Amino acid sequence: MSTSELFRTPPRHAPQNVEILGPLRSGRATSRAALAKATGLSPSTVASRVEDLIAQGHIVEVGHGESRGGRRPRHLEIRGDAGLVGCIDLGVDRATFGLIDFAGNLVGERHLDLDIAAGPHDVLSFAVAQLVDMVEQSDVPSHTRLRGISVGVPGPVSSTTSRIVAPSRMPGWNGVSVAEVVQRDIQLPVVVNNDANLMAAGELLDADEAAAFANQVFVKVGSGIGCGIVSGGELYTGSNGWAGDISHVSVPGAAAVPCSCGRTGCLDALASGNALVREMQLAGHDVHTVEAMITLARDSHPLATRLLRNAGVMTGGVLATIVNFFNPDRLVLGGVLADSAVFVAGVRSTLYADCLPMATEQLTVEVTRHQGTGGLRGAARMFLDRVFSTEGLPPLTPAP
Amino acid sequence: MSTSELFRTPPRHAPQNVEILGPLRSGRATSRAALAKATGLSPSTVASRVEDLIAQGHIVEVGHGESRGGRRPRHLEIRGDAGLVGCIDLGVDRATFGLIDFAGNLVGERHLDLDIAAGPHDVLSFAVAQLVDMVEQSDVPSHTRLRGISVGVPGPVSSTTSRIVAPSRMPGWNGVSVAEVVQRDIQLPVVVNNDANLMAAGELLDADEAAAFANQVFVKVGSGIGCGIVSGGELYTGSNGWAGDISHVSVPGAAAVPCSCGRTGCLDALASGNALVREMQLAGHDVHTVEAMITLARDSHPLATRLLRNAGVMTGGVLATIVNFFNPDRLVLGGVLADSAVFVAGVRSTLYADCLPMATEQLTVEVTRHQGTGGLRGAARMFLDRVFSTEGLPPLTPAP
DNA sequence: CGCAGTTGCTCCAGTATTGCATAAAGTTTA
DNA sequence: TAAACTTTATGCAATACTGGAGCAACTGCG
Repeated sequence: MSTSELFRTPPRHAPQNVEILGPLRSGRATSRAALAKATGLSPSTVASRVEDLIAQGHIVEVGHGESRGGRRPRHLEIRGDAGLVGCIDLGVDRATFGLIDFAGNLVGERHLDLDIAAGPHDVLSFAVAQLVDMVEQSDVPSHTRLRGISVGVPGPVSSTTSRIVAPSRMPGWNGVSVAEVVQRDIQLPVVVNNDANLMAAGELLDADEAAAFANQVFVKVGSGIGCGIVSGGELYTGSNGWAGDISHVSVPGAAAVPCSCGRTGCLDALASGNALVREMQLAGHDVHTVEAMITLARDSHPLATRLLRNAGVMTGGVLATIVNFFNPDRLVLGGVLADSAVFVAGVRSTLYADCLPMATEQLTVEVTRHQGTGGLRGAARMFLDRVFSTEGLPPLTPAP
Repeated sequence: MSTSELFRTPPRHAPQNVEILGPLRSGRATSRAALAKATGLSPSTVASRVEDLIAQGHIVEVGHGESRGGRRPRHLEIRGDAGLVGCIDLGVDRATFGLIDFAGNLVGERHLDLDIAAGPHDVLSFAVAQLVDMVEQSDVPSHTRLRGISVGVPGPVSSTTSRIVAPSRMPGWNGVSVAEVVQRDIQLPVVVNNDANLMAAGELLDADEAAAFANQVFVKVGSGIGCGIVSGGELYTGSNGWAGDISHVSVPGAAAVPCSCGRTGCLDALASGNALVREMQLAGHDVHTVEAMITLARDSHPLATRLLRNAGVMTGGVLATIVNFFNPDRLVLGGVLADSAVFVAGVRSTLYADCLPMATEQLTVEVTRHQGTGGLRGAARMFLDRVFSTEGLPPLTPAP
């Protein structure tokens, strides 16, 4: 069964309710007037759409906001109990599961170890079982059901077929349609995206009005290296879906470490968490995770510190090219290595050294504020945006 | 006087006539039905807008097209005699001038030597005088007047202020508003863009329907190196306007040649036309232009060939990172060096060697089809798109 | 307290767009 | 040659959006 069958095909020019619900969900707007400003729609249009959404039971009016010198705004909220999105953020050796309600609240969260090499069927069956269990264990109202599943995977996802293509870290997953596999276990709409793309989308959620239309590059450095691009406030995935691949850029002047792609000296083979841990092991240190290594560096372990800093420098060097080319106004660092101050300092110093001054003048370089849950939040956003891009879900019962 | 004063400020939600005129001007559509397909608008909407545009005198119906198994399409054309755009493509030591009518036809063209270091006032006064002279000399109908001026410059143009910022090849132009300077000589609307961006826009003009929404990277390698980005069929200029700057990317393993930006080993300092000519001179060859060097390489001159090939390899190496990151479906090479088969081969070989196979699988790498006039055509497009983004110009006299 | 000023929301006439039904004008097939 | 089909264009009722007028509700000032 294809994914699209579980999504309603909407009328061509129906109101794009995501325009209203998006700012509401992210808290970027909480009243009709604020929505009009945030969306650029006229106050009349906003009023009319809000009225419809209230009638359908998606939005409720809850009291008033503060006056800013005039009439107080009537506070609007998405009804969280309208449904749940099951979010799965798959890593290579671990996974994060989350339940996010239609208002965007994370109402449940689990972090578990998991070997992605066990293959699509085992991994996804386990994941779905986790989500179902989480719904049963949760204390959401009984009518708040799971309405769909959003999956992030550590590999390239084709934008045309939604299949995973040539994933270097996911043996056995090449050509797999995650939606098809999941839908053998549970009959729900499924969306799939690359994990770095989801984190990039998640990063936009609590951005203010201006940043919501920003050009942004999100770099995830964990066991591997990934990158999500936001152009004009929307996720940019390129012509085929694998835009943002910076793993296999050659690092100038680096050692010829062999890479999974068949070449040597790729950024991923030199600066990823996996690469660093292996370097530590080669030097005789009994380290098995990046986290352990970062802890060592915090305690000023010389080799760990040097490796992390160097990884930051190499990553920053690649990002300098990207920043010159893409001219973003925001660069966000995520993934485990973003927790390492040494790594981040390495990125920053190289970036400012190698970029044109004009390119970095307006650029902010930050560490993500949602370590751990950014991917889940982005996953929910992608699902909900798709579902509500029109009136994809049936009208709900009116608010109590 | 600011540019905007010479552009009409349009009503907020008027029909975007550029949607109709764009495909018509580029020849991507020539009938109502084709326009509906190209724009995604409904047939009724297209019919209504076309009717308006005919009434305003912008479009004429001229006979019929070929039947494709049904009723023959009624052929639509833009009235070329509605006006002229004066296009100026400034280079460092030469300039190209063009007159392009509102139908997109190049009705006049001049190539002249010119030293950009003479400064904004002298250069632009000369340029405007050329355009005025070209109009007088041309045999367009007397009512076909110059309606605006579109300028391309070999340096970064701020997207917020339209001023030239920190141009390394344009001494005396820093902070200059080209529109202001031009408007001292002639009272017409003026738009300014970076030259590589204009060439990228020009490359889209005769693209087919699919390619018109493509993600495309245009690389201009002439005396300097520039790059224009097209995302989803629209010019992408980044947050500040200088997206696409690849001149100052460090080339791995290259000589530490000093660059105008203050660093060493930049692509521009190694692979640009200027750099190559200087290398030839250092080796004792009496060569003063890139063109001469390309001619030598065609005759198998060893050093010229080696330098050109090497420049291609270095450029291709940088572009590999860009292609992995941006995942375009089209990469177009322009500028003088694109005339050199050796250079192009160098780019291609490195690109296919250094990119991920998935990134190049669907990628086409081409040489521009409009050497010389691509910038002019792009300049006209940018001007006309802006003017007709609504009914910016007054209704014309009805067609004769 | 009254009144001006501000902010939030609603009502309404006018315009833009759409889907569908229909007509127009061809080609192909039997 | 008639019937069936294709493609192109138009007419019309329904829907969506907008700007602006006007109402509602609140603040602050004299």
